[in-house]
Amino acid sequence: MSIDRRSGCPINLSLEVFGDRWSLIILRDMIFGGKRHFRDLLNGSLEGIASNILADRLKRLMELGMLTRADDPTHKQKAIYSLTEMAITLVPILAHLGAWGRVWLPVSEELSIRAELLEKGGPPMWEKFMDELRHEHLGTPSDTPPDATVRATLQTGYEAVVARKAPGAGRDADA
Amino acid sequence: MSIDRRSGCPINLSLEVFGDRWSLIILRDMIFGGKRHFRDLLNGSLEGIASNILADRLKRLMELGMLTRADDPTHKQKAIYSLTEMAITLVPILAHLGAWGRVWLPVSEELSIRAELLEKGGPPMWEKFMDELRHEHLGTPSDTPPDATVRATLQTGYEAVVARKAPGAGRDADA
DNA sequence: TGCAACTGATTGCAAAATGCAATTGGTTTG
DNA sequence: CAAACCAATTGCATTTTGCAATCAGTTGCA
Repeated sequence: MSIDRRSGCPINLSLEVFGDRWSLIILRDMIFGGKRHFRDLLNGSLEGIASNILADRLKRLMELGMLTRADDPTHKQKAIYSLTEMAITLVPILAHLGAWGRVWLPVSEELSIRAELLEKGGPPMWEKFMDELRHEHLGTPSDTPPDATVRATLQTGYEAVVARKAPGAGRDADA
Repeated sequence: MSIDRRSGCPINLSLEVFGDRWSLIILRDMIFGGKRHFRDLLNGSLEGIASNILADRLKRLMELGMLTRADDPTHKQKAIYSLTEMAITLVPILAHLGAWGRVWLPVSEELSIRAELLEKGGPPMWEKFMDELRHEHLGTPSDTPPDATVRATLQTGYEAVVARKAPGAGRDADA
């Protein structure tokens, strides 16, 4: 578990944090999908993570300082996971990664609309989104969260694509 | 081998390309270290990749369209590996990744100076660097390669740090 | 000519990671 | 009180990784 320190190179160390098949998927679902609970992450992601792997990665990401865990006051067994600032600052990287993937890989339209909107929004949109995440996850009570959130924008765009592709359906499964 | 297609999400597909412990290290050494041969990559990287893993990843990266392989005219057995445009456009992602790692991870100064210079240079420097790489790897004969290359700048910065840390030594091992 | 050093790999094997299904002890809902 | 749900944990088969030794061919040098 935890980190290896093969070398002090920034790229190598970054890879040791999320250079595996699941860590970044989990962070993606928390950041863009708003998932906060074990079950949400387990059933919610399109890729189908196994529960033991999910448990392992959540633990590891906590050890690395990317996540925190707290008891959910509404449910004695429920744990609520939060992103730390360290994880929130991954947003620009995820945006770039999404943009790169859209160009070079066989992405599906439904799943890449968010990457496209995020790319079009550019750094100003990323900053706004990061502030929203800080609100949700770090509980900064400084200013009130804005009405028109970036997440809502991304979600609306996604639903528009789904509705266009399958008229009459939509509005249900998130990805 | 090759790709899994767990989902068409751009981030997932990107992870399927280089979401392992070695692919991005190899690309880093080719991009920033100028490594083009099997032995360079095998002995040159600080992290110490095994030869079977290196062979496997080179093959895989070729299948994915990130690298090409050609015979070296100066040596009948030597193969020379080149980056494709697909790989060259990873530069901004690597720059971001390096910047993120410098902030949040226990990087060593010698190995992060390049990331720092690249961060300070910003997108204009990245573009210049990508053009240099296109020259070296894609053989675009359009304009002549500039005298003051970004790679030389990065290398000079690296040597300055090494010389400052170990006066009298330096100038040898690359990383 | 002969031989060491070097070329891009390949093989065998142990260790670790992954994936899957079933299960755990407990909580909440109807 | 039972069914559904909660965050995990366990056992086990499969896959991937890491290490060391080895391969056949090429080159450089004496």
